Amino acid sequence: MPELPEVETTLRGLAPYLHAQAITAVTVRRTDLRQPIPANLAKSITHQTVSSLERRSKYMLLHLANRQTLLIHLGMSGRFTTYTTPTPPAKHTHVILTTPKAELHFTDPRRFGLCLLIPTAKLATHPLLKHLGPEPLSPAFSGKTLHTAIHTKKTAVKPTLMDAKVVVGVGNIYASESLFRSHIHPKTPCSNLTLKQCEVLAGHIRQTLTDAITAGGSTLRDYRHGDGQLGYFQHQFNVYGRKGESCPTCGTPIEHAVMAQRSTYWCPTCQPLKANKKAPR
DNA sequence: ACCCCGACCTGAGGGC
DNA sequence: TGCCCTCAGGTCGGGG
Repeated sequence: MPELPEVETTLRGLAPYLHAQAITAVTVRRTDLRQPIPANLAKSITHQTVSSLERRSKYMLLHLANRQTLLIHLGMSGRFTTYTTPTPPAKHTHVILTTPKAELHFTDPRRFGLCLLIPTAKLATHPLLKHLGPEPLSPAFSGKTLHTAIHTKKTAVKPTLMDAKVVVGVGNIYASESLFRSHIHPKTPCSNLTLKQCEVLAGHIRQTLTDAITAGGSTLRDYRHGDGQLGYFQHQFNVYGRKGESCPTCGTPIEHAVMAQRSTYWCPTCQPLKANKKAPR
């Protein structure tokens, strides 16, 4: 469900209920997520104060006053729902954090998500985080860094954009959308992309993610914000999920293929696949 | 060292 | 109504 904009939107929605708040109670209803929820979680974080909240890649990091960090990943189907009055858990609600302001229910039907506790000082070297590439919205990511990271690769650009070592936070939807805006065919070999194209692409990745955050993320299936509000960016999809529909730019039917086992969409007119590598210069 | 693929899960939706 | 199949926004570890 969530790519970077949805995680960012979720975290911003949680902040008013968590920042500088004490966790007064913790309920763990089921521990077998992608990795087990630690058995001592409730004991370790109850009565702790959330000193700050941070997003790294698609991980939400709740830094606690006791120098531990609660790391949460929403996987494919995870979400947080905020209630200001006590509310019975839903079927797949695995963790409930209670603060003086609200109950925060972490729900994840497919259980691809994570809820771990890590010493804050060890975050940078944690196996889940240490190999992550640059944040797409930070100055560490640019056309130049993108070109450097991928120009020797012969693989197709689309699945490469979803490689967290290249850039984090770009999932299946926004990979297709960014390539459409950049007029780059998803099957273009990375080694065929010029520095100029990488600059255009990096700019559109940044802009697409920023636009999605502004729109409150995308609402697919049952994703919604903690307060129940819907995101609206899905109405701005140009190609994702629109196989056979008209390209909003030129009217050509949108094409679809599975690449690296993920659905991929593009406009064959706006995103022509160039057979030959451009002459280096 | 790289890349691809299956696996991890449940639920929704379409076809029959 | 209901069964069965396919598909879904992420990530990791193993095998080629």
